[in-house]
Amino acid sequence: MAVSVREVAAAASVSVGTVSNVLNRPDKVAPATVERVLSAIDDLGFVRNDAARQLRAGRSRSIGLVVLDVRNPFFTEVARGAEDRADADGLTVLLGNSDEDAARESAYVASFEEQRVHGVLVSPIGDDLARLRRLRERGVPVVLVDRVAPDGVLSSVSVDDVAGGRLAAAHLLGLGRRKLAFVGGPSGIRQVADRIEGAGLSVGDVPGASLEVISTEALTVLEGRAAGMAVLERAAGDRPDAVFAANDLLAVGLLQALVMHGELRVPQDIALIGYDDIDFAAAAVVPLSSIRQPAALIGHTAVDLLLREAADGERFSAEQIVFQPELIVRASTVG
Amino acid sequence: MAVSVREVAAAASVSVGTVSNVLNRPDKVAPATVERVLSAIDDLGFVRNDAARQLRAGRSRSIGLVVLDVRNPFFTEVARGAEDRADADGLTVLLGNSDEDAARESAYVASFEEQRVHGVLVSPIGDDLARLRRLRERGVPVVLVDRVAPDGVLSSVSVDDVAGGRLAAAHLLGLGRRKLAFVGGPSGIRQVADRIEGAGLSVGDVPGASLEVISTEALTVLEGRAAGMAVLERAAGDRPDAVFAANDLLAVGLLQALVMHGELRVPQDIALIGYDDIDFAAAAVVPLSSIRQPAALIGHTAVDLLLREAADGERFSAEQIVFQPELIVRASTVG
DNA sequence: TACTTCCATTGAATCGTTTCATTCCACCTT
DNA sequence: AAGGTGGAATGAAACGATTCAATGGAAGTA
Repeated sequence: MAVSVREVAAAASVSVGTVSNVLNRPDKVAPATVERVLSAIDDLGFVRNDAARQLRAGRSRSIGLVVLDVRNPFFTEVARGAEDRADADGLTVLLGNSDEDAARESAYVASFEEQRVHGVLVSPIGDDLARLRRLRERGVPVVLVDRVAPDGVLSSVSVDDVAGGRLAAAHLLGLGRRKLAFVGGPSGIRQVADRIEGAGLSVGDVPGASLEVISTEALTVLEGRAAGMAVLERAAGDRPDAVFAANDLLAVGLLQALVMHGELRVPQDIALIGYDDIDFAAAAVVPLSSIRQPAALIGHTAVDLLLREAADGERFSAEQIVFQPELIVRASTVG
Repeated sequence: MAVSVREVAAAASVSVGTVSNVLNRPDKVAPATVERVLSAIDDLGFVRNDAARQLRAGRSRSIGLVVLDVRNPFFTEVARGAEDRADADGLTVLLGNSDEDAARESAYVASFEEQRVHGVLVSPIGDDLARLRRLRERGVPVVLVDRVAPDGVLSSVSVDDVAGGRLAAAHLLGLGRRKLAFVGGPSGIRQVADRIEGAGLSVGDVPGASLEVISTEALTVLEGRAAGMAVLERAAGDRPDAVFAANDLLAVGLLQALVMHGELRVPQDIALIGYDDIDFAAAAVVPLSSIRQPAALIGHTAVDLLLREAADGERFSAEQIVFQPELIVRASTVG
């Protein structure tokens, strides 16, 4: 059914080798021949079979990227940064969405390996990196994204989440708030755990300050709204006076719940700060204070590191790149 | 370097055919043999080569999807819907982002064809569908997403954008507004053109009403902000009293510009309505009225249609599925 | 004219998996 | 004991592009 080089070769009265040369090294072929082959390709509607190319080449021309949540603009931005960088080397980024589910993550990684990608970028869920380590040992470059490897055996590009958590909590404490709540989860996600830890450090520095953890099932707008409703239902004296949300999606959901009901004011009654500083943070009901991460730069750098690892082959050494987060103050904390 | 079935076969003292059977039809192989092969696979760290599988199979197990903008939650949602449906058939969705650039769109479509995908879902930019039609003629199922084919020669799943535009403008007019402005562009994007057309129809029905078009380079938050600043700089009497944004991203940007400056109130001075009803619309500074489109359903239905076309082979007939949009009223129009 | 150079072209071998017609073998029937 | 049955395993062929050593031939040199 489909047209192959063989048929193109026949139609142009040349050998298959020549057709291949026209496709890949046209300068090595006489102009008249190029012309003839090209028009045969056009006439027959020949389309290269990528599977065959890749089989021969031994590698695909892509990089795999697994993110926790494509609906989170932070990750979309990371992906864009990665794409930009990959593009410069003629590579494509395959985007996988784990939806914070370890099984989906594994499935994507496995599929990427079967596709013989140049390497894999992962924002992994749990702390079990054994599988990724084995992948690396099998020769596939792996770079953790938005996350450091605990034992430094894998490369990573991340932002210091402990520092970010500390920054957020210190800001709230600096405003005089004392009853802090952290909203986020599940705590199996390292970013979440680190941000809690950082917040805890800041809170520990201030006598009389407390940090409550309100756990969520996921880092989504919907979960944020639910958490907000839960806070609303409490007795007035029982509510936190400041909330640090694990990411902006949650913060936006919290805002919806808190503000829409009209009973509580942000920031007067409850100050709110998010994380990531996505585009929508500045446009929220109450413009959202947040901790900014250089999303696109993370993606860009991760691909960079990946390609360096791929070039170094066996004798690579894992490298950890850590960016510092930045506090962005808006109306949701400073009315 | 890499381990192949041949080596697994040798290690397990069976033939390559048996290894393949273990992988694909384990019930056809004696349990003891399965065991032996599996452990050989494990020992050697064998990983199937997808390129070889696909070459043999003649097709990939994916569907290509090209969207106008991945950063637009509307398209993310479409993609999710498509993924869900594809998953049910064991297929994967390859996501391409044209960023409203025709060249990037073509590049993705070409790459998808080389990958021998089951079909291609495209939200095309211009009106030149010749290339897609030729693709369809070469036997690759094509379904337009969020867009009808003008001549009905290609299948499509869309929402009636003219109706949506009419709905939005009628709502604004119903509130007593007369100086309407449409913000959006480039008009080469059909959705934009249709929404303008629909708005024009509604405006035409009301004597004394006018519709100005404020053109943008793209449908992004940033462009919306720029358009908002432009409106702010006008003399008070020269400003529209209602704005219909081509999508929610623009509307969010407009809001940022209009409200942050404190001079103009939404909706009192300017009523604002967006399009798509993304999650963030409800959480905006001023909760955003919008025209809702069933994003996930569009993706789901598009894959459905694609698979049907693929099954019907040559004697398929293009089918147009059109959903109706829905007006969602929030504070940005009705204070 | 004989010989070398160099460019264009050739075509068989290769990548790794799947398929399928064939072979093998053990067990059952009569 | 001969023949039959069916489950298990085999291995060569095929998928389609690329590569590379080999070949052909034209132009250039002595």
